[in-house]
Amino acid sequence: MRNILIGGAWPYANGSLHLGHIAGLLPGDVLARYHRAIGDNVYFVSGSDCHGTPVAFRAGREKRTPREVSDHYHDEFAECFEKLGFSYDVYTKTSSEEHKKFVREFHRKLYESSYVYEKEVPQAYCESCDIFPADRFVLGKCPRCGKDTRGDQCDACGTVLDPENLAEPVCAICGKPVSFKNSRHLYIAITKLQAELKALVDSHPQWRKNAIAFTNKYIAEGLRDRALTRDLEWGIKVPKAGYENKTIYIWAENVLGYLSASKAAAELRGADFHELWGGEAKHYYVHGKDNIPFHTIILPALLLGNGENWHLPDQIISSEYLTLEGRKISTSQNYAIWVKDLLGHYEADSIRYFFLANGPEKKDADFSWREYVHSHNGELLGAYGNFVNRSLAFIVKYFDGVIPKGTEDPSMDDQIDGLFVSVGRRIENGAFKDAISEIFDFIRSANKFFDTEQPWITRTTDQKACENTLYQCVQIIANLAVLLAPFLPFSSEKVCRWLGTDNKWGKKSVSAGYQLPEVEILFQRIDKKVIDIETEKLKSILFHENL
RNA sequence: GGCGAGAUAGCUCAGUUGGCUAGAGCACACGGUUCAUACCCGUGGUGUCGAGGGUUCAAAUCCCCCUCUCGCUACCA
Repeated sequence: MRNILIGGAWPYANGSLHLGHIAGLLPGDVLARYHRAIGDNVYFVSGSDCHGTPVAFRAGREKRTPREVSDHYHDEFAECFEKLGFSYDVYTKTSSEEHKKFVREFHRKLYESSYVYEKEVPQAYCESCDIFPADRFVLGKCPRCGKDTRGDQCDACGTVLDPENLAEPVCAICGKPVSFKNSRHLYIAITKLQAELKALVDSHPQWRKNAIAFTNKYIAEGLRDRALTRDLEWGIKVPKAGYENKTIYIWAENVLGYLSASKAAAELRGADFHELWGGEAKHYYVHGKDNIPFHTIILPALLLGNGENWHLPDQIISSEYLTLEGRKISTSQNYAIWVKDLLGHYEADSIRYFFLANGPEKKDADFSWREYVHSHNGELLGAYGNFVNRSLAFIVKYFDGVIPKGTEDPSMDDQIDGLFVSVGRRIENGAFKDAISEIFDFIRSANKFFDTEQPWITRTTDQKACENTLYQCVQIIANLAVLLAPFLPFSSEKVCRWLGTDNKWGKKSVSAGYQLPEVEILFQRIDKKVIDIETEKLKSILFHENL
């Protein structure tokens, strides 16, 4: 029994979850459910990322407090995750007291190391707001093309900017001119850790290809030291004298949520948190590709800098991006499908199936309503749901719901044993698409088996053969439910309940004579009309945006 | 601009170190079947493998060059 940490990325509490988030995070839940099923000691943790400039800025604009804004989204995230079946052991938030306390202690120790130093840097300062606005909250004219721009990068010409170089720099919040003052910050000397970080990538060829490529790219360009602190009020106070008005930079604290949350999870079950973060454990990190450097460089740098021999990432499951009907998702233009809107109308397993079978594992993937409805009706329902239903309904109809006698075909037995090994290996390697498609190949062969055996004919011509066919189909279903449980927990739970089996990973059998309870249909068909209706909704968003 | 990733059937994607006639699922068409949710089974491809050039007995795969898309470029998270 191994200790397994699965760290799902912490969504930023500044806007609702959309399908892109789900596509990137779902693999974490599959891993968690699979590892629990094989008997591992799983810590699947995540939380809402609550601090930082954008939350503070939104709060100011909406005349609410940053806590109100972030708590609102946190509650919404937690509800969405729960409805989608995310089996987090702990889902917390960075604004929780436990997290803040943990981070302060961690940082205090980090500051004592040789990897942290102080430096003064010029910073935009707005006198009327009495804040140091972040670069992107300074507006002005681009020194290169002369157009209006933010202080970090010019959208018009693409130049990367420093706010000091802008002509007529003003504060984005109040619109008044900003001045520039020196501000003292703590920096982490990532440059000193270059060799360790390079060794980390090189020793993990199993990371997703994009994670290796991005990390190597950053290292090849030359790592740069990063500020650990920010001139911002909303965040975790810096545990150092002279930094009373500053907070910890959000990427220097949110990734520590994996530690603080797993510590909370360990305490809940009376386990030793240090065993999870010692040498023997296996740590997975699951996120979108935009998060790669924070998990392969920043997090390891913090862990190494702090000392204590913290366990470094073993597996990086970094997804590519999801597009929507062939276009980029844009939250600012409301061109997105929000999870909270989807959950009332579509089954969680159906959404999970689509993204696990068609997700952006190795390259960007597209969500279209046409594909979604076809995948649900044709594959999930047509192949799997129907196989379950036709078999069980047959037994209810002709055997009064009692599993008939039969013997298992040895080759079928081998095939199922092989699936447990192969699907398990694929899940551990992060090949979720391959895993689920292998299971569905087996489902198609099971449907074929049913057709070839023709139990509806043998029922009257060869009772024994008929019984044998149905017996075997029930065994297949019982095993499918276990194989699919990490992917489709809701339907698997139903099937396990009907057949009286558990979901521990490995061969199941249902005895002849077992009486089925009342059985219902596993998945509801989606009316094809929704393709046009939902597509129109998206088109109208684009239409209004373009006016 | 620099760097990175990608481009294969109508759609979503597989194609390991070059190697039989380039595959799967879905969609579509036809046929079969009736236990099942108009379901399942069978059959069906005319794909310039993004364009062009090169290496090779042989290229989706290796090299060069171009085009397009997406991403990163460290104060967006």
